[in-house]
Amino acid sequence: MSVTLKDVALRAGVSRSAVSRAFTEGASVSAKTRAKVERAAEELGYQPNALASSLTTGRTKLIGLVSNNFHNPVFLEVFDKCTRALQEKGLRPLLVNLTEESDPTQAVRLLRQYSVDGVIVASSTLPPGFATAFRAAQIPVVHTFGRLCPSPDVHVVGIDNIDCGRIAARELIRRGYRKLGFLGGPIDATSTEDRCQGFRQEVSQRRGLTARFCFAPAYSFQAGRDQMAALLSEGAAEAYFCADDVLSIGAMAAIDKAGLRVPDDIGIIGLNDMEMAGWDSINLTTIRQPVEKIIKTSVDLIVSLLDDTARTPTSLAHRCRVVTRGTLRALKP
Amino acid sequence: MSVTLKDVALRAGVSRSAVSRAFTEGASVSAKTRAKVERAAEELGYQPNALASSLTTGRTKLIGLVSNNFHNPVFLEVFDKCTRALQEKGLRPLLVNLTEESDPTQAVRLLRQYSVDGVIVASSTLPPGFATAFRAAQIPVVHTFGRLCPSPDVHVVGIDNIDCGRIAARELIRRGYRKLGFLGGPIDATSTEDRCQGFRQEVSQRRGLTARFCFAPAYSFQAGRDQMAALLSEGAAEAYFCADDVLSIGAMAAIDKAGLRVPDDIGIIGLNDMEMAGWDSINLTTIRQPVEKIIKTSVDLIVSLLDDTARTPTSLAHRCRVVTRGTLRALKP
DNA sequence: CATAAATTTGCAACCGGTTGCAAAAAACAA
DNA sequence: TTGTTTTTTGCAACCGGTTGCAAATTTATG
Repeated sequence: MSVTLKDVALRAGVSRSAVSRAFTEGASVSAKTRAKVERAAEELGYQPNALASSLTTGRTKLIGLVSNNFHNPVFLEVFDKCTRALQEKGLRPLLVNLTEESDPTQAVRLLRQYSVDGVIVASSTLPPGFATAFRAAQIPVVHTFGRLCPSPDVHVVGIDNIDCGRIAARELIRRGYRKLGFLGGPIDATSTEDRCQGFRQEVSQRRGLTARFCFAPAYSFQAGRDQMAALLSEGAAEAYFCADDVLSIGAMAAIDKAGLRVPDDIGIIGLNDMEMAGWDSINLTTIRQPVEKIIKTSVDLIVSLLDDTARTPTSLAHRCRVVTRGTLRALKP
Repeated sequence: MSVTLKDVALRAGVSRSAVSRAFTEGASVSAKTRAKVERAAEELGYQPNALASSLTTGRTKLIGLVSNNFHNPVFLEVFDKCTRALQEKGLRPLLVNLTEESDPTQAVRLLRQYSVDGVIVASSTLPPGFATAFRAAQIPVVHTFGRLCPSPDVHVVGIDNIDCGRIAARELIRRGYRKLGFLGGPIDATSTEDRCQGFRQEVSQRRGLTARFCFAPAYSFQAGRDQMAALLSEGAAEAYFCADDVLSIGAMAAIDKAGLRVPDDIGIIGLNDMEMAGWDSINLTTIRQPVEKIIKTSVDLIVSLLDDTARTPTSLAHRCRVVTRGTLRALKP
């Protein structure tokens, strides 16, 4: 069927080891042998079998890319950045779609069967125990967009969601809003919990403010719209921190439908700054999460973990900042 | 390090073959041995190594998922559907991001090294020769969203883009537009070529119509906006068929910015019907491409190709239909 | 109960590579 | 030239599984 080491060896008139060495960086081969081998390989169209070699080297160069979020457009950016960063390092992403699955057992088993060298768990909604399961199975793992924590069980790269909650609250307050609202995603998502907590903290430190909290079942357009529709019918706040851009867009749709206007009647600030937040028809004021940097850090980290498996887990937080567009009212002069 | 077949065999007091057979569907093992093996495996936490077994079985259950489109939100749906469909069949997607790469050689080499069982090329902009390169390398391949053709070189699953062009033209004409425009993506993308051709054909069959054609450098918001801005400055048509939803949204942004309104001043019909086309703030009339079905067909096809490599390539076209929303003017009563 | 047929089992070779080790070849020194 | 050191090479064992085959066991038959 396919051309193997043996075929090349035969054709080049050398041993199998010689061929193997000719294809191994820094191995001991004379220039002459290498030339012979390369010639024969060329003629036969030989490609070394990465999986066979992984058997002895213990490295597959496969990295599990695990996510449960295939609906939020920001994750397309994540996949794009992530696959490219991995490819640049000579690693191959094995994609695992966790939709409708929150138990790590399956995923761990699967990725162990394929002997992945490491795993990137990209999700802000999975519980911390998820990534931990990989570590328990001796697989290097980075939890990207996970919850920060001073001494985490696994490496975490992401943003300080609590701080984002505070930033959002401050931004709303700064613009003179007094009746505030928080519209989160799934109530048990770590990112929503933290953003909520920070928001609440900041609000409770000031006087004369009210804040109400509610949660949508998903970080999705529909969920945001439905939730906001419900809020409007029971009397809404002056401005909302929606814990995600897509959620914000959904919320704005409901506001529009109710005959109200953003930002004149209700202010909105989102989180993520995905590409379409900047589209003219959306023009969302939001908190920018530096996705590119986060991914780059994650990939660099997983690469370094391949050689140094035992490294003590750390949390790496990236700064977020407000991107001002058109969904909050202007500052009082 | 990790638990192997030998360890289990030792513990269960049977031969390695017995263990292998206990883990192989339909192999010849007695219930008693199987029980012993399963017990031992359980106790040791044994997982068979899929890659090692692939060496002898010749099957890795890896499927290359190749795309060059990590910017169009519709592809998030594609990746979601595709990974899920593959997972359901017990296959694992190995993701290859082709951005900034249009030469198949690299990708073919990579996927050959990893002995993928098959490849799904998901792109409407790659030239047909791309998928062909996999076939030439003896790898079963399906070109999803590729160009249809009566007797193609590789299996193609997608839509009849020429027909979509006609459908779009008919829809515009039906609504009384007479000065028509076509706004395509990259001029050398097969999908754009075909949509353009169909549109042109349909227009040329009628009297009293004019049509102008132009092309954006990418299927992206920016490209659509810039292109439409240019069109507006030189006098635009009454209605446009934008060969993609994101392109449409960009075009609408430009129209809005110019102080014109959709559909009152200019009509727009897109193509894809990605999720956000239905969002209230966008509300795009568009031609729906049945992504879910297309993916399902593609995966089923690649699965069947695994057993029957030599099957003659076919084109499978899925029907598209207009989804009427708010970006074309009402029908004349 | 003996014997034939069917089932289960282990041996050993193999899948496509890598690698430690000792022998062979080449390069260097005297 | 010979002896020594360095480099290159092939052998053979191994990575973690699978599988054809013959032997061993179990089950069925008379």
